[in-house]
Amino acid sequence: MAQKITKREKDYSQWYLDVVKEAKLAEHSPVRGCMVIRPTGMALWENMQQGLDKMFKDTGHENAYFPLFIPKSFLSKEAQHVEGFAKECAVVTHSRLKAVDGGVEVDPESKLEEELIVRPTSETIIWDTYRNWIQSYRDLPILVNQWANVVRWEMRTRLFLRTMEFLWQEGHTAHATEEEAQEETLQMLEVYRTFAEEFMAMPVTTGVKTASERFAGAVETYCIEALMQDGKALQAGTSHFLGQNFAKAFDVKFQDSDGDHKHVWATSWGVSTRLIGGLIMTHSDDQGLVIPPKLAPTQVVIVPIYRSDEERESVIEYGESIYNELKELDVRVKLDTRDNYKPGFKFAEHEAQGIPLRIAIGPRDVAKNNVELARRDTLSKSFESRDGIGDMVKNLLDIIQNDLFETAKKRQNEMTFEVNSYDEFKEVLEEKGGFIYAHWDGTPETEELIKNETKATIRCIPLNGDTTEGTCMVTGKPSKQKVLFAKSY
RNA sequence: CGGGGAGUGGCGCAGUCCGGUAGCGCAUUCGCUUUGGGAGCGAAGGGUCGCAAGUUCAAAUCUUGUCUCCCCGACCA
Repeated sequence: MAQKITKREKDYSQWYLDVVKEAKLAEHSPVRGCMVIRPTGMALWENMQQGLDKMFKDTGHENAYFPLFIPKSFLSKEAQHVEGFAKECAVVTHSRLKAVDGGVEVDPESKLEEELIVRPTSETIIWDTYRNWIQSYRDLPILVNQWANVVRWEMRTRLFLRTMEFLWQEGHTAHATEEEAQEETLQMLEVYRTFAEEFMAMPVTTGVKTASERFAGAVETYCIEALMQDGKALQAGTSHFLGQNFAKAFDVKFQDSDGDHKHVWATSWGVSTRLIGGLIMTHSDDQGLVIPPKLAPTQVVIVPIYRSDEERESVIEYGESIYNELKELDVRVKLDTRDNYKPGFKFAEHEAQGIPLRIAIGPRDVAKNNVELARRDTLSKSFESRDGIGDMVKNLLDIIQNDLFETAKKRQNEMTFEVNSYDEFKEVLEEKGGFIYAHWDGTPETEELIKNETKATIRCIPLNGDTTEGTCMVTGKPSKQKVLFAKSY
């Protein structure tokens, strides 16, 4: 504490790290590239989990759990998949250590016959299991989700956005028909969009990835892309149509009602703790974190202000009555009675942690039957009557939730551009950043060229975008629609 | 793996060029005063200066070796 947060315009990455640190969300661990999620960060993730989990259940899914370790041979069964993940796997080769002069070393005798891979994602181990679960069309669909941790041996890491180990959810479904699997893929994309926008108040664009950005082993990868305050895009969630690739690789067949044996159709979809990074970079300011009320572990904090013991007693009693009233209405409220910190310190701390609403009460308020209400998002303060505080708070939390989305949406609109030439593209990218819509000829070569020359990538081919035809800004070849470019995290 | 930088109390750093026996801010502990926007004053505790060897009367500082971490690129939810 007692630190000031770096200004956003001064150094965006330092600002981001300051916010994470000051909000006590997470910190670097002694293990390279990994992070420790602190209780405050975990509480936020738990709320996100809860929201997502309910949406999964509402769409017919169930939770299951599969092993952390994957036999090496499993990974090699789907060619694209192995190519995509082989370069970033943690491999377990031995099963024990032995003591050697005060230290320990790996016991060479314990070498495993087949190495185990710490899951980078669970398609392989799950599809190996599904083979046994599926015989008949009556066994389908399988609609399973798993909350888990995965490990990807990344070169460079950043708290929440890219860590070697991260927490996520991965859904893995099996279907009798292609159409049904396609529908599932799009349904889950829509679940993610809804969660991002309605819970996180983070506007996103939905679309399809180009072949080069596609998930290893997928036929089609759909995604939600969000825009951060520094003008860079963040891939916030993906939903993959896997076709029959994994069913063929793991020989998963079912006998259909017509008697034929067929390979099943698959999807997988996931979001991770990266969403927390997205949340921070969407709403937070130079005072610290801003959390939308729906996800905030604490929605309202009451800060009592007093000098003498007599004042303390009456102010806290007043605070407790407000606390109880809000508690009755299921508002997640805290009364900050810590005696060893001054109000100013508490204000700053709660702001850094992003608590949406603060109620400050002192002797003056007790006398006048008032409260001071302060909104975290706008940092505005107002005096209100204590009577009817419950409804007022409930109402205000809804307004804050809504305003956060509107503000973020407006900013995203202001940072979204359409260009018609490559020069214009480079100019906008250089001077403004943000989302840029432009025509592209559909070839990986042109995509690669643009990436190499400008660092911008095609974030997605928008699903509900403008489908006016045109010509590629680089090659002049025909283009079916403008696609979404941006520099990204 | 290529290019840069850094290792000094819990955290962040100064000191290194030009050797003289370790200091600052924050945090911690105690006391008093404070409490409507990150408190003030006084006192206290805490460091084999990454590791190893060498030069020297004397090394955080010079030499050599070695280890680790961070940043920029290739990779990526």
